[in-house]
Formats: sequence, structure tokens, C-alpha cells
Amino acid sequence: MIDLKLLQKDFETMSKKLQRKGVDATLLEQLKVKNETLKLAKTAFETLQAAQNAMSKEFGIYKREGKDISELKARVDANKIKVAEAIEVQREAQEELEKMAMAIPNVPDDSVPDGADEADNVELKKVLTPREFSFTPKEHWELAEKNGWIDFERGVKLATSRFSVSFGMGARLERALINFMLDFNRERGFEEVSVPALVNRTALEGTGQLPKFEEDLYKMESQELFLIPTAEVPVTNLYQDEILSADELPKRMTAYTSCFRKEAGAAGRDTRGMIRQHQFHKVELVAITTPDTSEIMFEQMVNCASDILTALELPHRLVNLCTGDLGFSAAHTTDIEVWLPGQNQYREISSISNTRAFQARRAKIRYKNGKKNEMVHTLNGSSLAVGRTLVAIMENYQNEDGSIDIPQVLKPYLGM
RNA sequence: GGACAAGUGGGUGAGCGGCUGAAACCACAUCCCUGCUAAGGAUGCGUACGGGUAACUGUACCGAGAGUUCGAAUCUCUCCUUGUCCA
Repeated sequence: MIDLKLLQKDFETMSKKLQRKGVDATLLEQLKVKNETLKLAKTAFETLQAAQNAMSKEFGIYKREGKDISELKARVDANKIKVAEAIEVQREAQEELEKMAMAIPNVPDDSVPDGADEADNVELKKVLTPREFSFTPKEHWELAEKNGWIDFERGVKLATSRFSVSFGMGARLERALINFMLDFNRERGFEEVSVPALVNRTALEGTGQLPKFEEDLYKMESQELFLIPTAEVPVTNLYQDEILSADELPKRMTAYTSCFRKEAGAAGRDTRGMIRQHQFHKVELVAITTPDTSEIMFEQMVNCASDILTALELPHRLVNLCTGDLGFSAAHTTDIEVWLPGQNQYREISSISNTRAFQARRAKIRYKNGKKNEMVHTLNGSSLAVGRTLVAIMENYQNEDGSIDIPQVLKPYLGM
């Protein structure tokens, strides 16, 4: 949620910044007016309610003293109608305001470059040099099928398109990667947590997936629960509606979960292979920090994810997402793209975001700063998407005959 | 799945429909006293939103929602959660 107080105080600046994210200026204008309306409605209601409370108190005194209450009752009854009207006005204003505010994305940092889509993202640095192949490297689906690691047809048979099944070394590699990543993260100070894969509406509103992106979520029919699109949702919401003490910050967590996405807007993209699946494994990093330390944490998280790829000897690069590619909740995001020689391009494998207080305001996560309660900063990042890592291993470690070498760091996890 | 019971502030735990935003205790914070490994005393100590330079003040919140009432932590209903017993 955007900071309504700040919007009120410095409308011009905030409006300009949000327009970079494509938010309609008139919508913000309306929001500001609505906020003022709500304030007036609140004051009106509270004044009436105060009178009501005062009269009710008098009522008790009258009765105790045996005085006649008929005149007082008439006054109180008349006021009661006004109170009822006032609260209705306030409730409506509140609802409308919330509806508008919840649909507005986070304010992008000034460091976020302008741009329409991923083509405008800015490369920050490259890590490791892609290897030279003496043959034409194959794409991962070809390698996966050739080695019997992944069966795309049977995934479709069991569910629908964009589902796959891993067999043998493919399945074992996934498990090895998950364990390797969790261990790696733990050594960097992230506590491992295991969380539900189904969450309620409140949790998804807290991290910003709802109300705007419901069409990309799988929803249960029997009750209002959704399959998580990322572990960011349950892990961040662990502390929803809590006031943390300063000395328990920063909180650093890592979790492995399956993630579920309808990929509603991605029809026709990456239809082959396991780049874009409805269900995929991911190891996630989540941090909750004080506002003044969130950028340091951000660096640590980016490094953590990048270092995993380095340990796996996978060439990759860091890019700063432009306004058009930036997610709803993020103030700024660094994507990590891994080199895929089969596709001859870098592809996203991790996304690390600082949402600053945006999610904290929605999820009501605060901490005690001296006497005052302040919003925390929340950050999240993948480290890494397991399926895509497997893809990267297949394409980067392939041999001319189609066989695939195993990265050195994974061998202990495979009993090799 | 069925029966019963309970859900109060960081914790334990009182609470008659008005004098309860909520006793008491513990924890915590500040101060005082003492000078020895521990104790005593004083005060303070929920959250959100609004008004005020400030002291302070208004409204709401006692699992959630709805209702009865001039007035609800306290009565009624629904739901959720937890515990116990039965299947």
C-alpha cells in the first residue's frame, strides 16, 4: 500500500514518481480527494458518537438518581439516527479509498530506469564467461528428453499443458539443488522455514498479489484458499499484524516450496520445455529489516543468489529492472539472468526486490523503534528457481553426444 | 464426523449491562535507595486513526462478524480457533 500520508503531504512528487509506473494522475488526484473526504466523514461521525456516548453516560446517572429520563431518551434517540447515517457515510468512503489504494503499485526508486519492458532493463554486471562450444549446443528440452530426465507428455497427461514430470537423475538433481541451495542460504544466515502452500486472501493482499492479480492464482473451490505463486507470500506474512522488537531484526528466512501460477498473461510464451511451468520448485529468501538497513540486506540477498550460480559455475548477469518490468510491490528489483547456450541468451532465474514499507503497510508488520511503532522493510528474492537452474545446468554442462556433466558442488548431494 | 468447554493487554488472570481501555500478579522501562551477587520503594507501560506547538484530547478495538439496548468485554445469533471427551 502506498503511504497515504505522504501522498497528502507531497502530492506532486509522489504523483510524478507513480506516473513513471504508469499510474493515472487523475486516479491519484481522486485518491487524495477521497482521503480528505474520509477524514471529514470520520470527524463528523466521531463528533456525533462522542455526543451519544456522553448522553448514554448521563442516562446512567439519571437512572441512579431516579430522575425522569423521557426527555433525555428523546434526544438520544434522535442523535442515534444521525450516528447511523454518519457511520454509513464513513464506511463507504473507507471502502472506496481502500479499493483504490490497494490497486496502486509501489513507488519506484529514482534509481529505477525508465522503460517499457524487459528490453529496457539495464545490465549491472556479468559474472563468469560463457564457455565456448565446439559444437552447436542443444536446447534443454532436447537434452532432457534424450537423457530421460524430463517427460513433458506425461505431465500433460496428468494435469494439463505446462506441467512436466522428472525422472531419475533429473528428479535427483532437482532434490540435490534444493538441498544445496537451502544449505547455502543457511550458511549465509537465513533460517530455514517450511510453510503452507495454501494461503488465504489476507496473506495475498499483504504481499500485493491481491486484489489485482487474482487471475494468475489457482483458487480452491471448497474454501477461499489459494495456491501460493511464491514462498514470498507465506514467509513474509508469517509476521503479518505483528509488532516486532528491534533486536529480533533483521529476520532472514529461506524456504523451499512449490509455486503455482496460471501464467494467464503468458499465452504462447516459452511453451516448450520447463522454463515456464504452472508448478515449479523454488527456494526463496525473505528478509524483514529496519528501514535504514534494507539496502544492505538487499545487496546481501543479491550476492547470495549470484554466489549460488557462481558455485554452480553458471555464467550469469545482473540487471536492474526498468519501470515497465518492475513488479507491483517492488521499489526496485535486480534480476539475475543465467546464460543458456542452447537458447543463446540470458534468461531470468532469480528476482530480488526491496519492497521497502509497501508490503509492511499492507500486512501491518511493524517494529518498535524506541517508543514508536514503525513499518519494517520487507525484501524477497529467489535463490533460485529450481527448474530453471536445472535447465541452465543441462545447457551449460552438455557434451557433444548429449550427455550432461554434474556440477562439482552437487556431487556430494548425489552420493558421487 | 458427534458432544461439551474456552477464547480478555507481552505473559498469567479478574471482570455485576453504565463507576472498565479494562483489577491483580509477572515481565519490561525509568528513577530512588542500598553496596553486594540479591533485595526494597516510586512511577510508567496496548494498538489504530483524527484534533492540538504541547500538556492533552476524541473515536474504535476484550477471537471475527452481525444483533438487542440510550449504553455491551459482560446478553443473543453466526463463524473461526483451541482444549477435552466420544466415534
